[in-house]
Formats: sequence, C-alpha cells, structure tokens
Amino acid sequence: MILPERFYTRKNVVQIAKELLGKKLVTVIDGVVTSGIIVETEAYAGITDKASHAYGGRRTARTETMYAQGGTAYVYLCYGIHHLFNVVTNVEDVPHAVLIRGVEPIEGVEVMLSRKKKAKRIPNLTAGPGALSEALGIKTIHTGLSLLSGSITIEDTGVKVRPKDIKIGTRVGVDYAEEDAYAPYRFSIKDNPYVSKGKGL
DNA sequence: CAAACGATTTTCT
DNA sequence: GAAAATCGTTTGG
Repeated sequence: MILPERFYTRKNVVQIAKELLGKKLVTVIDGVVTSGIIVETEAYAGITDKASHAYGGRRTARTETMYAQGGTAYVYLCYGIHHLFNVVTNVEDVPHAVLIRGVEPIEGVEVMLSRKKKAKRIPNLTAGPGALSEALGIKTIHTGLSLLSGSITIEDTGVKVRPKDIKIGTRVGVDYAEEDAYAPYRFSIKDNPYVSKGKGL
C-alpha cells in the first residue's frame, strides 16, 4: 500500500529515512512502470545540515520545494546531468528531506537499462542517487509532485527491515561540531549489492 | 550580465 | 585511486 501522508509529515526526518529502507519506490513514466526497493537513504535536516541546500534557512527558487509539506518529491539536478531524488518530510516551511541514494531494481529493469544507454552492469544501474533517478525516469519536471498518488509513489511492501540489518553512516569531516560529527544521517541495508559504493560511508 | 560551484558518475591510469 | 565531464543555480559586480 502507498505510504500515507502522516508517514512523511512526522518531525523526525532521521527516523523517516530509516523507515524508508525496504519500501518500494514506484514510478510510472509514459505508462511504463519501473520500481525498486529502497536500500540506501540519507537524511537532510534542513537548516541544521551544512550539506543541505536549505542550510541556515536559505530559501531560493530551486529549494522552494524543500519547504513544502511532507510527501512531496524534490528533484534536484546536480552537476548539470544527474537528477537527485529526494522525499520531502516534516510540515510546511521546514526544509527536511530524505535523499534516496540507492534502490534495488524490481520491475522494468530492461527499461531502466535502455534509459541508461551504456549501463551493462546491473549493480551499477540504480546504485547512486543520480543513477537511480535516471533509471527510474525521474527528471526535474517531477519536482514538487505529490508522492501520495500520481507518477511517483512509495509503497509499503510489508517487508520489515530489522535494525541489525541497517547500516548507519555517520557524517565525517565535521571537526568543530562534535554533536553533528556523530549525527547518524546515512542509512543503508547491510549486505545489499545495490547499495552504492560511495565514498561517504 | 558574467563567473564560480556542486547532495555525482564515468573513465582512464 | 584519481581526474575529467558538464550545466543549472547561486553569487558577485
């Protein structure tokens, strides 16, 4: 079933990031269904998070969607070519979001492959925020869309990820703010081949 | 109006 | 493992 709005509007973005693991991200682009299980996420605590576009309360035309109500899709184009898919959480005017960093392909794998003309290696198909977005057909035009219905939805498959199967990554390189240095903002499912081998963890 | 940067991925060494 | 590619957004003049 599709996750209800109240799932997204809770205030603990970190907890939402954790609970999104194991959920199924479904997109319907041009009538073609593609889906995958979320295996890696990263929480962005808005004004508190240096890595966030909304750090310090910054608000621009691009980040405006981040201030929307929970349950909204925020798609950001990075490096000119990579689409990063985020799930906006919390209530309106609070720029919290969860970046989906990796999914395990379920449906429409062949379509994903064709979208990424070169992608021959399956593990690399959806491992990484930019890669998975392209594979699922998510583009910047989808920013601001509701995740409760429409082209992009997130469903609860009934699969429950045990806490011991969740790998928690702490932010590094924060030497002046000790509290933040231990902030567990990155989450992934242990031993899943579709988790990106990014440098962050 | 013009210059610099970035929540990354891919490819070459 | 390291460097390049690439362009919309942001910031400065």
